[in-house]
Amino acid sequence: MSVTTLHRPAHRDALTHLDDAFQRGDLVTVFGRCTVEYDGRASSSLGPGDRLLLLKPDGSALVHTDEGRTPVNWQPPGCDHFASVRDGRLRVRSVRRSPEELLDVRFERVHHLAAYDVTDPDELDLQGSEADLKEHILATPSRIEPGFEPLATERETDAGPMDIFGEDDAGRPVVVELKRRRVGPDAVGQLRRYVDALEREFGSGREIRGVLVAPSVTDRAKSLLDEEGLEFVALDPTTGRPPADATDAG
Amino acid sequence: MSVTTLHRPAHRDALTHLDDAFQRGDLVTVFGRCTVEYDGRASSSLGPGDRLLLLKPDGSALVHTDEGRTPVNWQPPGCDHFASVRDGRLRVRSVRRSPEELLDVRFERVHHLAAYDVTDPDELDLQGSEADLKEHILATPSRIEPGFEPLATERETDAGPMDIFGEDDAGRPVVVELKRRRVGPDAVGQLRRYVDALEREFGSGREIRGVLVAPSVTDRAKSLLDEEGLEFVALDPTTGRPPADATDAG
DNA sequence: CCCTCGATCTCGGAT
DNA sequence: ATCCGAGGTCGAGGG
Repeated sequence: MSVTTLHRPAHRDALTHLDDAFQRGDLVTVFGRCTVEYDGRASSSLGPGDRLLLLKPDGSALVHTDEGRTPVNWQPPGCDHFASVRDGRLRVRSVRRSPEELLDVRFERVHHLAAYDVTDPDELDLQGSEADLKEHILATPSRIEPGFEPLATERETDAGPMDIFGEDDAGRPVVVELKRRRVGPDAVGQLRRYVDALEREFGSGREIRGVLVAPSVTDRAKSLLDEEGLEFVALDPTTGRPPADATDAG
Repeated sequence: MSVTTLHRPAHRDALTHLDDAFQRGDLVTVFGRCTVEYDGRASSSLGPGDRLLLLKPDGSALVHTDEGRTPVNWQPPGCDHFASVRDGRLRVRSVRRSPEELLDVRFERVHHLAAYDVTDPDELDLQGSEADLKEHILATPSRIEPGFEPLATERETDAGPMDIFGEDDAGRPVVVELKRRRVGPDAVGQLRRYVDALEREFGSGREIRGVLVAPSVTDRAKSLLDEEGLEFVALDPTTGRPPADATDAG
């Protein structure tokens, strides 16, 4: 049976059902009036209300309200779920070690409980990531500029690995930092750290170029690039070509 | 009735139930064997498998598998959900404008459908945020250093608003950047941008101090701070005091 | 484990 | 609408 449910169960019956579902490795949903306490990296408290609790066999827990993509409370994968009945309430605790974190959901009333036998053989295939943009550039390096030659990807520096390291038609070293979407000041700082690291590594005489590649750039980020002597090239992550609205400066 | 459900419904019945639930403003879950297509900021494809679809009355949609805190596919709040039956399959589309995004879930088989009447009056009360750390410091500025005097919070600069602006016992301007958790290189770049902006603003003669406040720092971030002539103070966001394991350098 | 960074990040606040 | 930064971010990949 791929789905089993209980409507308005007594807490004892909900507990039995829940423990059986955990045993089977089902994904469980519990809907009811509850309070939620969290303590760990931060701590939070949520008064009584109707919410949907999802408990996954991988140890994740999600508390969803009627609003928001983000759960109001949660526990990441790897936790242990424990159900019990205390003070006439169904209580679900989800415990994490390292960092020590506890999620405690207490149901004053369970409206509905469902256990789903989930089997998902397929892996998500996603297009338009930064990795795709990198592939486009390696396939057609001239999109950066004529004569640009990639020499390495993920090349290590004291500031961490660069997205692409290469050289221009004059043989000057070039650091390329890729972003799949419009960039702000943080991306400029990241590029700057790589360029600084290479300047230390190559010695003070050598000029290192830094190129930020993204579909577009904010005004503040553009100013920062200019101040730092860094460059910008507008490319779309899905096509690897300049975006439709791209001027030279993006 | 706060919960209505259908077990292994015919697609037509599922559709009717779904439309009624949308009308009522219920939170809906659909569990079944489905494929998922997404196209928007990126695009993705997911072959047949059993998944749980959550549709919220605020327009969010979440596709959850048996693993992960993060949904395998989703749509943020503000979307419009449309259900239909095409080619003998239940199809749920969730559409967003600006950016234009589409989530398309096609059920070959619906194992279970539930509609929940969610009412949640309570707001989450969270402790241990960066805002709490700020309050601690404003209450006891000497935690930064003896003689430190806060003058403003969120004070504007060309690089955006600083967390805390103040001066030390010698009257030197101090930029304080707060983080609730262990900091890496990005936070150093952020602090640096504020210090640079103030140096331009105050003129070249004036020395501006920059202090990063967090429970701890990574090695690389510490090196960057040292190179830039910036400082670090170890404080815990929940207590406002030095963490138990804090040495001077954190 | 920790570090670093990408993400359809999400979310909120300010302009 | 865009910009900017916080987040219990999550998650992956590498050391």
